[in-house]
Amino acid sequence: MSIPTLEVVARAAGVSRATVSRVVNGSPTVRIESRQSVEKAIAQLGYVPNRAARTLVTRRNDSIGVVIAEPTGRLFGDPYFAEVLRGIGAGLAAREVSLVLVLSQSPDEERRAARYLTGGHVDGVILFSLHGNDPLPEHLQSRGIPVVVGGQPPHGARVSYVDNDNHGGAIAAVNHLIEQGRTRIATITGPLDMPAAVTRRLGFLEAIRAAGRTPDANLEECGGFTREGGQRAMEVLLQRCPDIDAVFAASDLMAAGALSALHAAGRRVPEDVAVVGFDDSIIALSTQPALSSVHQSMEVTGRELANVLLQTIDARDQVVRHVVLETELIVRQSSGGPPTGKN
Amino acid sequence: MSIPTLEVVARAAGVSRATVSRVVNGSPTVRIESRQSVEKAIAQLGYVPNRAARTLVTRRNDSIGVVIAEPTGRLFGDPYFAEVLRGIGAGLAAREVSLVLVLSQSPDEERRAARYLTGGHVDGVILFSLHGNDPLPEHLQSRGIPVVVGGQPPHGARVSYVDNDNHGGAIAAVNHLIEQGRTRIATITGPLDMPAAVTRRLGFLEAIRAAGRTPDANLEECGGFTREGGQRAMEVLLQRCPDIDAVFAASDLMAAGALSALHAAGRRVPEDVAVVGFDDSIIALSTQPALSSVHQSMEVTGRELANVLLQTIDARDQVVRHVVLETELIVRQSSGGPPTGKN
DNA sequence: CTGAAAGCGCTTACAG
DNA sequence: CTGAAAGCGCTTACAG
Repeated sequence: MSIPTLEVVARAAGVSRATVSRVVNGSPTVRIESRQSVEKAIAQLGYVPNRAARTLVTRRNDSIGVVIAEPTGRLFGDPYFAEVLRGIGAGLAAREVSLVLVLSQSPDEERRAARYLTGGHVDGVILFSLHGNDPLPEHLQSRGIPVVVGGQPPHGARVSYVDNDNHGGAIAAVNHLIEQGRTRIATITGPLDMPAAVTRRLGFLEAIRAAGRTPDANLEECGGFTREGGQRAMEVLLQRCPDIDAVFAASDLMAAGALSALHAAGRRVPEDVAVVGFDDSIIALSTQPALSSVHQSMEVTGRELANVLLQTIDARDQVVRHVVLETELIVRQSSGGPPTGKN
Repeated sequence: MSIPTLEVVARAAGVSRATVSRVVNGSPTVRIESRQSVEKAIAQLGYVPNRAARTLVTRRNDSIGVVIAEPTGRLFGDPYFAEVLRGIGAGLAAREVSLVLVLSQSPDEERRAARYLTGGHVDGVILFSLHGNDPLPEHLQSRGIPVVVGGQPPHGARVSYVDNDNHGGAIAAVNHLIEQGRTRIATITGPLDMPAAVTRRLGFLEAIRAAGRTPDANLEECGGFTREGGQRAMEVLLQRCPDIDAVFAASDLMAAGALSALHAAGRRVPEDVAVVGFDDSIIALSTQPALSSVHQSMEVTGRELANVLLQTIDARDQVVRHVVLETELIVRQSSGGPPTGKN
């Protein structure tokens, strides 16, 4: 009743274990009749290869781990992550490799995740949404496990990564607001223990300075990359600087929150306050008015992460690879784009 | 440089492989000196047990799979799932068992998930958010893999499950609206290929009938368990029946969407239209006004799922277990509760 | 308390 | 094209 072994299948098919193994693994050097009798036996007996035994000899797991290091539960609030995962899945599609999501939302889960990943369950790891100086990428790498990081890796870590041009995107967004004649431009930042948040903030400051203006610390507030955080940040900013006429939010979700706050405060968008987000996720099209946003394709990012990881696994080398993907400003109604624009 | 084997550790420590194994597995019958010399060798050599070899002999993986069968990407839009996962994690906390999330969002990923789960990677599986007549639970079970389903399992499937009292919760919600004097009560349903959605709808109809009224098909619209769906459904309902004075939405997310639609249509909540949701998730407290909702603890549900699964794994039996958790109506402002109520 | 030995279920040169 | 045999790295009675 339980799953039979190769041995049993071999006996039923009247061949050796080696031949059954060859059939299971698609070896071309098997006589057609042998193959058929093996296939029949496999079907009859409901044979499924034992992964542990196979892994023990091949040293392959045919699965990769993905950890999204979000301690906050933000993981399930932002469509961003779903897109990345979809992209990773697409990048893996051509190969018989499973994607395993390892949760890491609490210190306890974090330990468990590290144990799982170093425990030889996976052939490689994609790490995402890293905070602060997370030692995990280097820890895994030192154990010989191929690793790729989504976004900028922790400072000083020699790890492969796939990133988006956060700096250029932020500058484009702010330049656009400046060109629209906005003079009091605020920014809602992500958590500043995350490289993407830091880089977008630096782009903001750089663009302000490049326009000959002096950055004003009052025009900056952290929104933690959440909708609620964005709303709260916008409320704070409005209270501190009622004359704000533009906001660059470092994510669409925060921009959506900011729109709620502006609406509640009776400010018209874009007439009184122009708003630009970052991500250009589906959120950007569902806000009222439609949100201008810096486009980055998380699906492509995910696919590249998968590609780079598979490359590293196949090559069995220690080469550090990186890919930086372009970003592009998409102007919609929230910063003065055409009201009916489908874009 | 690569990870050493038991053999190497044994030689370094001057003992046999068996003794090293005993130390690694915490056997009490090891002389203190042997233990120490083994521990020293392990530390020096950076030994980590090979999982595949261990699994091959013990037949344990020390990890369980969780699949959330959401084809839509809804997975990352609803805090509901994060709560369940947190609960499962809590239920596993006492044991050295890893939680592995297996994605199943496209037909391709579904196949891959099934292959992974039947491939002997996990000791048991928790299945969640099943649609229609998904054969996966029975498929896994027939392969001898312990399975627990979150929610009502597919019709006719003899599988363990943990569910919430959807029927009672829906009735309580509708009775409350009736007691508030509402006469035109609509419902926004979830996708009717999901048992939870069906059961909440039936509870709604039953309560309407029990009040001596005749259900009106015009007062029912599907919102697909998403925010956008809830909003759209509310728009449709308002257009069809402008005299609606109450809505029972089968999830908080849909209720939040309905609130947006009501707001946009200029209806006051609760004065013109009373709204009750389902889940009592964090969303219920962040809407304006605060949302009355049927409370169910997804964290507890998750914990119970883990408990039942661990029981089944430990017992190695074929017993079908079920747990049904109570639900409770929480009245807040959206259906006439006190405006400042913290509850 | 400890070691020698068998065995878990596969894959893979090797020889034919 | 195929089989006998070695071996992957562990655990676990068994005997001492």
